[in-house]
Amino acid sequence: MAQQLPCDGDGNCMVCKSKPTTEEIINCKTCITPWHLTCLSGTLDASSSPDGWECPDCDNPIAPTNSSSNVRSDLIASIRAIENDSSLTDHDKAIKRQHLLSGQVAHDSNPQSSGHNHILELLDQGFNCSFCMQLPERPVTTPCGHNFCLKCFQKWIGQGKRTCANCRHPIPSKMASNPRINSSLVVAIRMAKMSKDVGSKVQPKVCQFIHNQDRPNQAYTTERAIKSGKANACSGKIFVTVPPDHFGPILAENDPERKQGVLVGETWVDRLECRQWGAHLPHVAGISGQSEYGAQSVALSGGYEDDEDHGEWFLYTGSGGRDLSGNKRTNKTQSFDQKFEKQNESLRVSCRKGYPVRVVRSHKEKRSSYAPEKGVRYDGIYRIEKCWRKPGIQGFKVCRYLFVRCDNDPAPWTSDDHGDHPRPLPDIEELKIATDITERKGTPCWDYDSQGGIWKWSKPPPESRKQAVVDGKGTKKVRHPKQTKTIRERLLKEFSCLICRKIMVMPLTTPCAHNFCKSCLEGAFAGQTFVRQRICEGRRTLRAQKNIMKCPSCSADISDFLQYPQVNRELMHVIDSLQRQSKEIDGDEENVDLDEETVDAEEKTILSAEKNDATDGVIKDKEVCNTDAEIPKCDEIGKQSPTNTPSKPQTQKNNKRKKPDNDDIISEVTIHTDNTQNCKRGAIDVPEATVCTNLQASPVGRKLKGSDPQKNDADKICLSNPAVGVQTRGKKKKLVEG
DNA sequence: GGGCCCGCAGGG
DNA sequence: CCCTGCGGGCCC
Repeated sequence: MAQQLPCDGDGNCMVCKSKPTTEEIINCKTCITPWHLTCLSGTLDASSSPDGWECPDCDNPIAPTNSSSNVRSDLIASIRAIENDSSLTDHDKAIKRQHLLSGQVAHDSNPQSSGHNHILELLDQGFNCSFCMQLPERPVTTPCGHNFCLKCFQKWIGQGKRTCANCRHPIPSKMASNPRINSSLVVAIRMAKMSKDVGSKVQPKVCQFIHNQDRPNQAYTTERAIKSGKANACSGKIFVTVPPDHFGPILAENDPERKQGVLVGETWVDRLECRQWGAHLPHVAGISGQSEYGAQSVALSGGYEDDEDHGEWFLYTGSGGRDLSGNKRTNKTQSFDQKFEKQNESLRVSCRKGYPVRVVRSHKEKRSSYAPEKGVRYDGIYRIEKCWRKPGIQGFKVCRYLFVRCDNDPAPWTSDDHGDHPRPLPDIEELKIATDITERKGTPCWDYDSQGGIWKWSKPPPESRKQAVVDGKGTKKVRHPKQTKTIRERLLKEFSCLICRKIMVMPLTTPCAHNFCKSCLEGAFAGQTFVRQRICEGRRTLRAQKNIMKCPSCSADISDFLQYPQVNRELMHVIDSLQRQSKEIDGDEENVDLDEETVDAEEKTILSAEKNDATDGVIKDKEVCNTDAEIPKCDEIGKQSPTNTPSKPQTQKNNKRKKPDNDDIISEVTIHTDNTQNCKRGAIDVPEATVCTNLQASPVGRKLKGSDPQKNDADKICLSNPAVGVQTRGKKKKLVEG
């Protein structure tokens, strides 16, 4: 069998040496190590499970697995089906494979898999120490970002091993001899455990959001739904990509599932299934519409006895006028007059504008010959030609609408092979006693094109005010177990980056077990150049030197770590999950706070950077050269006082040194923040080309006043005052707590 | 088949 | 956040 190796710290496959794209990478569910899918194909079958994939290193035959062989063979079959699908490009295949293996399709039909469930998954999968397969006890984190129990780690080291058990990256000797417990991870595990406990105890009451793609294919699939009834289930996945306020037919282009659109005559078992195909979204209400905007669809379900159905045209009754007190959803008895407001008004808007209105008929309409025997059927597009009010059968005034069919396809009850032609309006007897009559003035937006012989938009359809429901978007609230409200507070307390003091984004754990945001730590050293050099003095060659970069928290040398800093993925996932959970529970207010805080902090960083420039009395260049590389302590970063600014004296001192030959430099690495991997916070953005060598002038625009870059020494460190880019996180959807 | 219940979604 | 609402399951 071919050699099995993961990707290295730079993301390069250690087998084929290439750098796989994101789609080509699969992460081990246990150790989170990235592996190149292409180089792994031989092991996928054997070790795939719906819960995630386990790499050859972690795949332990003794380890318990909760996946049934059936599901496993399903997965294998699915992978093969993807591979054999000639209609897919390699890229599409890669995406599908990745989705499949990451459990995003089919196998996870639980619609409530969000929030704390992510943490449960982490606890159940990716968090375990790869030695004992348990949650890490006294966790230690390697520079490559993998977590182990202290004891397991020490045992491993005791066996003489000096590489990471997961990714085979070298373990620094200092860490081998004195591994530090990662206290943030301890807290993360504890909080995740707490979250697990709380989640299992408390009654469902709080609204969280679930994504459309996480919803069930059918609305009757959750345990709770089965228990309490389909009507009480959350609705299923929306299969079409039209926005909820879409007018007119649902076309093939909005039907990624079947690529045919919603066809006239299509029938669903009930309103919930009808909703899934976008024909009529409300699952109780008969009118889908917005009073200022128009109505998109109506359902004929026999809810109002005044309805009068003639197939190609019908008289529809507005909603309201009924007493729904006492937890009722419907009530056959009218108790007051209907008015042209809310949904009734939306129908009047559609009447005035001549918008196309989708019509569905339900089997529950017993008095109509045109209603289907079973289920709910899409009957096509109608237009509202007139509306008015009149006293209803029960004596109270009702809103009335004359719907006339205008669809390009024949109605389900005709044997015609063509759709509707414009027809004269029927003679409506009740108009004689009608009040508040509204008739359309001007040409309707949806009209018959006699040249083309089809119904179509004669004017552009109204612009949607909502977002289409597509994968990853279209979130709906759903009830979830209540959690404590202290999560965010604890997150801030326990998972603050030691530099920016905010909840860490893409946390890095240094070998000295301190945690920082990737961007903050890289930003702190941005532009600094690792220079290893030999200095030739006459015939003597001094030994290679390198710069020392100190941990902002404890001053330990982390220069080696900084060359290949690895994000602590487990920690990151838990923080992300807890944050998401906290936001979902605590609501939008805190998101706003966070956003403002973030912006504030970033602005402060910029201001303080500018202030530093000014207070030094000279316009310092973007880089300040300093041989001894005195890295400011964490709380000094971003607000350095002039006195501890690594600067002039040292620069002068440096300038006294002999300028070495360019050839003397044998290696140099510039720290820069990687924009592609950068966290959402994006606190500090450093141009990649911020390299400063002895012979190069300042990399950033402004000139160093009073100093000549040419005079700088080779082994200096260029402390860049980086170009600062501020990027705020996008506003989150508003969350509502029930 | 009618009464009752109540989750859910969406408008405002 | 409150109100509305042409559902759907269950019980009688």
